[in-house]
This record gives sequence, structure tokens and C-alpha cells, in this order.
Amino acid sequence: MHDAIVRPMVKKLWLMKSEPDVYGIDELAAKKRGTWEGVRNYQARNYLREMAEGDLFLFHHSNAKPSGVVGIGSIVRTAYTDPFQFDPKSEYYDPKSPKDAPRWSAVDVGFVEKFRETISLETMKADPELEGMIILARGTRLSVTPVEPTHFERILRLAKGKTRLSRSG
DNA sequence: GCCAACGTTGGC
DNA sequence: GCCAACGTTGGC
Repeated sequence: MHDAIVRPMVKKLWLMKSEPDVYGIDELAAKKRGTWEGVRNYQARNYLREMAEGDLFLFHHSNAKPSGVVGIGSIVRTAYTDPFQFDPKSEYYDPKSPKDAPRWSAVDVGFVEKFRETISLETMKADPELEGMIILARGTRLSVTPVEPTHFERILRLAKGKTRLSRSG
């Protein structure tokens, strides 16, 4: 497509949190593709709506041992109406969401990579190069956040370091 | 399981 | 439209 050639490819980078008991990297790795539904926070939703096909995200496990970044995913379908908001049986049901102007969005995600080891919050907090990451700010509960390219690359570097270590040792 | 931090709700 | 009460998130 002419557009694709002319338009510069600008990938945005994100971090998305999930509890592994609810939806984890292993499930995405097994199925290769999944739906990121159930976001019920307006700011997080707005970030979902900014996502483009091909964007990459750090897959973060929360309420885990340890919590931290466990791998990489990609956006394979941009934001669409999260069907669970209209399902009374779903825990994500939102009776106040207007049918003609749905409140909540979902995106579809693809598996890219699972790290051999979790890059734990402890590791991330101790790393000066990761200073300023939203996830590391005190009291941040936002489940979808943008990530600076330098931070994203640093995480990848840490992950590769761990890979090398675990292979040689 | 505790609890700090934060978002949302609803009374006024 | 303020703000106290309540619910939720999520690290620890």
C-alpha cells in the first residue's frame, strides 16, 4: 500500500498490567493472541484508544511473586467496544454504560516474547536508568501507561542480561 | 492480610 | 460542585 511506504512507522510503547491469575503471559504465549478487556478506568481506557496496530507493550504481572515485567506483547487490533460492559453476568458489567456511546474499550494483543526471568519491581526501582517510569511512581495504580523508548530498551536489555546469565550459569 | 493511595459515588 | 464515605488496586 502506498500509504504504508510513505508514512513513517512510529510505534508507541506501553506497559499493561494484569494479574497472572486472571490473565498472564503464559496464556498469551499459549494462544498467541488475546483480548485485553475489563479496563474500567478512564485514563487507562484513553491510552487503549491511542494504541495503534504494531505498538509494543511490556507485559506486567501484578499481585505476583514477584510482580514485574514478564515479557513483550504487541497490539494486533486497535480499540473496539468491550462487549463485557453489556454482559450482566460479567464481572466487568457496567450497567451505566450507554449502548449508543459505550464507555469501555478493549484491544487485541499478540504474543511477542516471554522473558526467562521476571524483571521485578525491586530491580526496576533500583535502576537509575528507569527513573521516571510511571509504573514506579508511588501509588500508581494505572493499568495501562505509556513507556519512554529509553525505558523500554532498558527493560529489554535487563531481560537479555538475565537470559545470558541463566544460559551460562 | 494489611493498608496507603487513589477513583468513584452520592448526599447535601 | 464539594467532599466524606466507600470500594478497589496492588505492593509489601
